[in-house]
Amino acid sequence: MKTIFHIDMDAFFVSVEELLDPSLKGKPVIVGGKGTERGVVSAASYEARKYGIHSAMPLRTAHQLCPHAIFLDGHMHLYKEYSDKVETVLRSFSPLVDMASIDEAYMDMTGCERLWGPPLQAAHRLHEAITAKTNLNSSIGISTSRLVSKIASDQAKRNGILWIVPGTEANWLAPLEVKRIPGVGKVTEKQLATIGIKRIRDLAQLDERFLLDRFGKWGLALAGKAQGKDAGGWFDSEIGSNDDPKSISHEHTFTEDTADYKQLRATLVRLCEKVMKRLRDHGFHARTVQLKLRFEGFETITRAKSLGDPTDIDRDVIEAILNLFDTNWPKGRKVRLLGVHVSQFTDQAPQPSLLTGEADSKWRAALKATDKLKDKYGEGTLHLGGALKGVYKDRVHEAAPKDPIKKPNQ
DNA sequence: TCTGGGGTCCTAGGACCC
DNA sequence: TCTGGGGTCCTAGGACCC
Repeated sequence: MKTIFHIDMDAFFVSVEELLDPSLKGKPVIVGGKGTERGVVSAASYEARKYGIHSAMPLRTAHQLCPHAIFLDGHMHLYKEYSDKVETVLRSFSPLVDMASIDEAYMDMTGCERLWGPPLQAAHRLHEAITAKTNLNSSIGISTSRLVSKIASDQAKRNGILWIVPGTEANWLAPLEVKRIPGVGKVTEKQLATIGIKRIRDLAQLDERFLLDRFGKWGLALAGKAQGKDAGGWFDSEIGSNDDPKSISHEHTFTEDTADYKQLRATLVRLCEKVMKRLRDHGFHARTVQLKLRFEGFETITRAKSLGDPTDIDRDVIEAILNLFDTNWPKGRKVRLLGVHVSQFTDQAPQPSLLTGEADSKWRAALKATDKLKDKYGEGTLHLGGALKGVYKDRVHEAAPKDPIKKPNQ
């Protein structure tokens, strides 16, 4: 039998902002951007939540609900620093730690009794250690599975600890709403509601066969979850096993929708560079490149291309992305968002080709140098502009429409 | 009042192969 | 001149999480 902790930081982004500026305490604070901007709420203080504001809500909606709220852009690098601090504390208690996101983690505390005492005592010590090192509040759920611990930490808020004694999991889950189960969102909740399933108890009473027929593989996992088991998918993986990313992406939503061909292409190049820098930091090569296009009105398409050989060179991905863009962008149509996504990673380079081998090594040398500078002086200040021009000049001219911006009177 | 950015996993159809 | 069955890869889309 395992002992699993789920640690969840309380109102994480907002709490870090309060450390920076204590005068924010007790006020409605929203991190995500200004109340007049495009975007959504990343985090809301408990005071702001009283107005019905929650994360993922459009900023403008939040502004309507609470015009006097304090809207902040946020400091992502700082949140990451605090997240690292928390991780360090966790690792001093057990080596088996999974950071599930910037503000939550799973820990396998099985067999740690001799060191830290029984589960509840260990959790109290951990909780105190986190507070001591970060001055931040957190909540901890304890049980024999990731799933139950996660739900428990949610119920433990704020700044609390909740232990679900082994053997009582199903009973404890029974009265809770099905949407408490991670993975059950709006759609599944509605589907379940139509067949009269509202609480986890209802779900637990269903026949596995029925769930399998109705919801496929996911239905079967759901049946297990209703009993408090880490059935299927990510929850089933061992804590501390492998946290290599399976995809890397960057996207950008324009302040105003645009059909400016040059601006769109320049944005794609920039996104590719950011993606590839991170890919190289991992020492990976990617085989599949995906473009995301969101048009005015929010209609969204994705178009992917698998390369012959995996690559870690900007040039290859930029070329593939610009190609996808040229063949999928209806000239003149306004674009809201562009995204670049790479996946299908391998950690070793393909055999250098006779044709491109020399050019590749030159690129690699150049990228190594710019990566170093980016590490030192930060992203965004530096691009292989000159080199890019040389390589893409012809293509840009050949592919550029004669009149990239359509004007009504022309 | 329109709807960010970074991810994961699953499904489903078609290509292609044996 | 009608049409199998299994396996894998590729692509597009969607649900969901923080």
